[in-house]
Amino acid sequence: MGKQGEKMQSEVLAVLCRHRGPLSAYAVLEELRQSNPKIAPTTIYRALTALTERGRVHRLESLKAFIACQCDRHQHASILSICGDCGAVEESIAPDLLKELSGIAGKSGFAPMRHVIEIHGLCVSCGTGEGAA
Amino acid sequence: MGKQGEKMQSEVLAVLCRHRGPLSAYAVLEELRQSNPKIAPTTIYRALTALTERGRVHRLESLKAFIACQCDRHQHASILSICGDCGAVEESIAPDLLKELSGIAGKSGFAPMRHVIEIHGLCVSCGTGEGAA
DNA sequence: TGTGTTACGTTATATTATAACGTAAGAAAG
DNA sequence: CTTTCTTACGTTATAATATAACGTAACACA
Repeated sequence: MGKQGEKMQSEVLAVLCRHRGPLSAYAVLEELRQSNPKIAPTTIYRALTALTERGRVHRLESLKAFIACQCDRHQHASILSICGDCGAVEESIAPDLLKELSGIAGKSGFAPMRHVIEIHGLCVSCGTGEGAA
Repeated sequence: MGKQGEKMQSEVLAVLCRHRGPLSAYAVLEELRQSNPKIAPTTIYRALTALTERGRVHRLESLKAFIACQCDRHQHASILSICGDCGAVEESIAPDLLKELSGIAGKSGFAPMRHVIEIHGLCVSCGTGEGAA
């Protein structure tokens, strides 16, 4: 590490970590603009792309949002459970299941490279009949 | 069936079926505008939403695109394999795997309602070293 | 200190998606 | 058949998300 681009990436990551939930790229932008008003979307997207490639951040495709990786040192293919009520996101890992999934997709010769697995539903707090949040 | 909204939905579905691959909402719009220049994005999105709810169309979240459901009479939770080279999308169903997935997400009390499973990789034609386009 | 690479700043624009509101078409009841 | 209700549509406008292009500055490495 210590390469170029570290600074912006760590600032973006810090913002995502402070909020414990998903943020849109523009929400991150807003926040960083408070200390540096000149930042442009491009810069944020660059940092987010790099962080995503490094596995430090996940992109929630179905929400158009980003969240800091909740697992230590996890590189690929997490399962993201998204509460439709309070917005909480929980991350799970299941290597066996990923293998199965790859097997199913691969049965016709398909070679999997990246998995997007997002589950929308209700978290335990919201599902029991109480509005949490 | 036979309810209101059928016509627009069937036109949109027809477009998606003609192309065998994913199309953006605006691509569908372009195409339908050739016969009816006055159509607006709103209309297309309305139809796409309805079709998606009815399970006739899948939204590829990670591509911001839509594709006609390839299975007969399939309502929910397909596995979509997306070739990053030629763009082909193949649909699989694996109820067992979905149950497992729900189980994993649900281990902390999460109640799954909708699954988004998209696998990016290379299809058999593109993976063997030949550009199949 | 020179040289190459990489991310950044900046500007502009493309792409995707929704809000709001009046209207017209179709369904259901009388 | 006509009234009434619902629902999707047309229309306008705009919001939200994302990328292109290009010059520059910072850093790495020799």
